[in-house]
Amino acid sequence: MLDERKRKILQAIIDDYISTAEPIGSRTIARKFNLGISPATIRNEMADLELQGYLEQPHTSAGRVPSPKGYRFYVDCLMERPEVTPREIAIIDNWYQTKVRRIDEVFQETARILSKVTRNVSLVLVPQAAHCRFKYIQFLPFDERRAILVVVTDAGLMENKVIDIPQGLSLEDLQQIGVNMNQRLNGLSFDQIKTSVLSEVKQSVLEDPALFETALNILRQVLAVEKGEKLYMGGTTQLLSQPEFQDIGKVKGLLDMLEEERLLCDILHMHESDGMIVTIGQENKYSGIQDCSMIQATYRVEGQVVGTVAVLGPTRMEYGKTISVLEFMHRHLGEILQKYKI
Amino acid sequence: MLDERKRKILQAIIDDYISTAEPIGSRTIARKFNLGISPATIRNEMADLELQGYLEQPHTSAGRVPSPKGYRFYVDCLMERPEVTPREIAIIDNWYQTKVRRIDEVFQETARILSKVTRNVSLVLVPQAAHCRFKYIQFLPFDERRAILVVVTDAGLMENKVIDIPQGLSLEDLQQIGVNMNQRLNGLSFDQIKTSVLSEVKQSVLEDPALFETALNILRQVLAVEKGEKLYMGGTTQLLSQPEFQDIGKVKGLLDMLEEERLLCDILHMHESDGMIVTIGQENKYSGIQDCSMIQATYRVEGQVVGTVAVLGPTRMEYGKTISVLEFMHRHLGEILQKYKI
DNA sequence: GTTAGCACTCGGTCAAACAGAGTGCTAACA
DNA sequence: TGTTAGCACTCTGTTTGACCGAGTGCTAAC
Repeated sequence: MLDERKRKILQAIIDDYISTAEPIGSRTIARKFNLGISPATIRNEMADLELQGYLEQPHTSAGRVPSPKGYRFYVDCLMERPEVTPREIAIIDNWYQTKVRRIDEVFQETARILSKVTRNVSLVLVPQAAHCRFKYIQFLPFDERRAILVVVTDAGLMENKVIDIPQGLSLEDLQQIGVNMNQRLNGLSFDQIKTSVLSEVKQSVLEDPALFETALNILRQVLAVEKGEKLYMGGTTQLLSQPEFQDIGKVKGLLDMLEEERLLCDILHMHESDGMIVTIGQENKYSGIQDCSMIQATYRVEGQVVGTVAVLGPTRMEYGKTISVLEFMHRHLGEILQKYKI
Repeated sequence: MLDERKRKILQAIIDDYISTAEPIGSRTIARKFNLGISPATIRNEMADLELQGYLEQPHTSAGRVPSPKGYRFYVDCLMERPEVTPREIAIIDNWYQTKVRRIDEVFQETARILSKVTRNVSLVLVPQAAHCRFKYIQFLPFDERRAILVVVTDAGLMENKVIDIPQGLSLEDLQQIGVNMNQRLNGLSFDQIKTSVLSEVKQSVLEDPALFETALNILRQVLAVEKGEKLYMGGTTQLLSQPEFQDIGKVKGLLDMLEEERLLCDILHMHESDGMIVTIGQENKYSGIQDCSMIQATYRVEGQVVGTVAVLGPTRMEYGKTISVLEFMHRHLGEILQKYKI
């Protein structure tokens, strides 16, 4: 549908626009890229491309800029995928080695690095449930009335919480309940616990009916602890460097949105298929980011969602490069998470 | 040194400038505040005030704006301290009740509320060490080679970490070390542990010399866990609404700075005396915030720093109101922290 | 000591002029 | 028939100058 020459021209225009953020005219193309044709010819082709919807003109006698359709075609068919440079690899390696000690720091630093290397906002969404399996719970003493509930998973200690010891029970009672629950739940994923096992446990584990309600409550607390997902973010100020966000009002809108953790999670959840997903401008359902593009990758292990990593930037984004980096980071992340697993 | 009338005028100018952010002229003052004198008289007084350094003129034939010295005098002698409104109190109460479950959430939400109510950036610095005492450490099983080290304080579970079990030891050995250490350290503050007890423990606790190095390392790890302070921040985007931060470059500089946790901690540490401290513009040592003012309060319990709460905004800040809110929040915070203490 | 009056200064705004970049069209060329 | 050179035209951003309004400082009168 687009002949070789039109593709070349379209690619040249988008490449140039991505790096300059300026509308680009036929003359400039002829000068910068030696396609072996004159500006006049390029003009004709550009007129065609505009007619077909790949380009737009901000106004008569301005150069052209890519349209959403243009970007889409660019991402699907045209763009090159530059390698991650050794320099960048070195930065990434080094960063992880010096900074990371606990598992949540892995994600935090991933977000940081990602925004640093891509020069855009990065998001790392980690469903607490999926990337690990239940090992055991334990009740640690706190004071007469309270205990600390600790949930240990194969990824380390996940969450903890001071809970009130129910009326009429002792710490030892609680611990006994814990032992029973552990036998039952050990090695299961949290999804499994939530969906199928819960009701079963209710009945079989508790010989003592007096403890029934208590155990139920505790289970609820465990699952409440578990359901949260954590969102790590990096590089929000990168937005301010982009020429398309020189308008303070616009920036404020976006930054305010980025503080709404819930909303961001929802947006990330919209595209949870496998592999790399590029959402361009108005393709985004949420209007607040309709002049942004998002590249996200959701990774699974054995069908379980392990995490979503995303980069958010202006539609004029270095798609190819960003995707390369994202893929590299994914592999890297995998290796690092290995260390924290069984 | 300033007669009553000059004070009235200065106060009027600063009050007005704080709310409008516009240079203000003699005519406007005469109109808005009925001081019973004519613009011409006010002009004369303003000329005096400028001569004495309390006011500045952006250019000839503009109105006056407060100088740093003017702000300083305003804060020390002139400003009123409006009460926190019942409406605001309701917001605050409600917020805490619905949101807060764990102790770190108390601080997080404090930062959020503070920025919401003052419409400025808020900072809450919590030295992990000081606001709690050591209760015990415990080693939980993880796998063959590793254990989870848990540090419990009177404020709840403080920190945890997956550690390698040293060569030649078993989990039980570790736990035995833990028991010994707990006997020794129970009830002490972390400062005490660090300064005096550490060396003593080395010698007395360990009957088995083979465990010496190991125990030492573990103690180091505990103290490493403990030394960090946490900084909670809220309302960074509020800056963008201020007329003095319409310049993207300026905003970016500030926001970038706000991401440097270390730097912020240092700045907050500079003024750790008791009570409320107002630092205006160039009084700030760090140049990045020299057109900002900071109001901070460091609270102690029995000589120990419990936390620092601060608000950062443009020099044109509602000092009186902010201070009132800060004080109110302090009292409130005290009550809430009670619940989480012994 | 206070006030009215007046000349003066300076920034912000508006409109007109202008330069620059780019287009579309036409006609010539290979 | 596809490509190119030439040219008139269009549109934006910037500069220039005029003008208005807000505010001042000074002087003289009250």
